[in-house]
Amino acid sequence: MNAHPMMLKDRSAQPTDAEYALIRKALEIISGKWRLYLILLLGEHTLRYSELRQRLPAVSEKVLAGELKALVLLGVIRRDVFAEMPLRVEYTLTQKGRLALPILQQMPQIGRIFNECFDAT
Amino acid sequence: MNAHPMMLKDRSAQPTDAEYALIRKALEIISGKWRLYLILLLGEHTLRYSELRQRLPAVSEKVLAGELKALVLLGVIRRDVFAEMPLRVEYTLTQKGRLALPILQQMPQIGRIFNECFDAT
DNA sequence: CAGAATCCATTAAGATACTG
DNA sequence: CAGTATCTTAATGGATTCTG
Repeated sequence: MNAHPMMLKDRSAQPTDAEYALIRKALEIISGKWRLYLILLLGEHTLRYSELRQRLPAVSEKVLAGELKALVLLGVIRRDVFAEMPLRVEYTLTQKGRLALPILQQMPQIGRIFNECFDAT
Repeated sequence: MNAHPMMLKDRSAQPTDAEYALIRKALEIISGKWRLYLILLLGEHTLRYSELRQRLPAVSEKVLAGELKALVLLGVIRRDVFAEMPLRVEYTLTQKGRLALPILQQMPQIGRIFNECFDAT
């Protein structure tokens, strides 16, 4: 809309903190409504596109395809195309993805802690 | 506390999966640009509002105050007001927050994994 | 000091229809 | 089968000003 090149501020570099940069990267991996769920699903076994769609009934084509593409770009998952008929495309965790998996598998435990009802001091 | 799957009816509850619900709750705790960072900061020591602001130079009043309020509501942190002059308000991790901390402290490691440059198979 | 209120910009998410 | 393309809406982020 209003293009004012002079107004560009580097807002993303504020904390100038290595620790913060790592946190941002980690959040980029798991944030969004489906990324972490996709990673955990693919942590169990390789799945093809249609299988993923069945396991995430609420997600639209655009969002699922977009999230998968983002995860490929981030190096979390790998996309393998098999030139068969009909076409088969499979998604698998990369080495990095498998390395991160043990930590990410603890995330549901976080949810469990905050669903519990005990003294909140 | 567990909802009956049949009662889940709106679009936000589609997977009807207990595991997915835990993931959503976990993401609610740490998502957003500052929540995880705030939790990790407060994991080191109690801080007052102005101290938090200094450690997050890029964040606006509205966002910081809003995120702190959300974290209090979620039961992650506690807000203590001291009727001094000038006013003092301190934020501290709750018991749940301290319980979740060891897992959340691993998150920067996720960032580290995906910043590394090694074979992405 | 520690925020609340207001207004605007940016981004994410979703429905639907269509394609190699 | 495995996605794109397009459009629309919802959510989030941020600057600025004001207050007990």
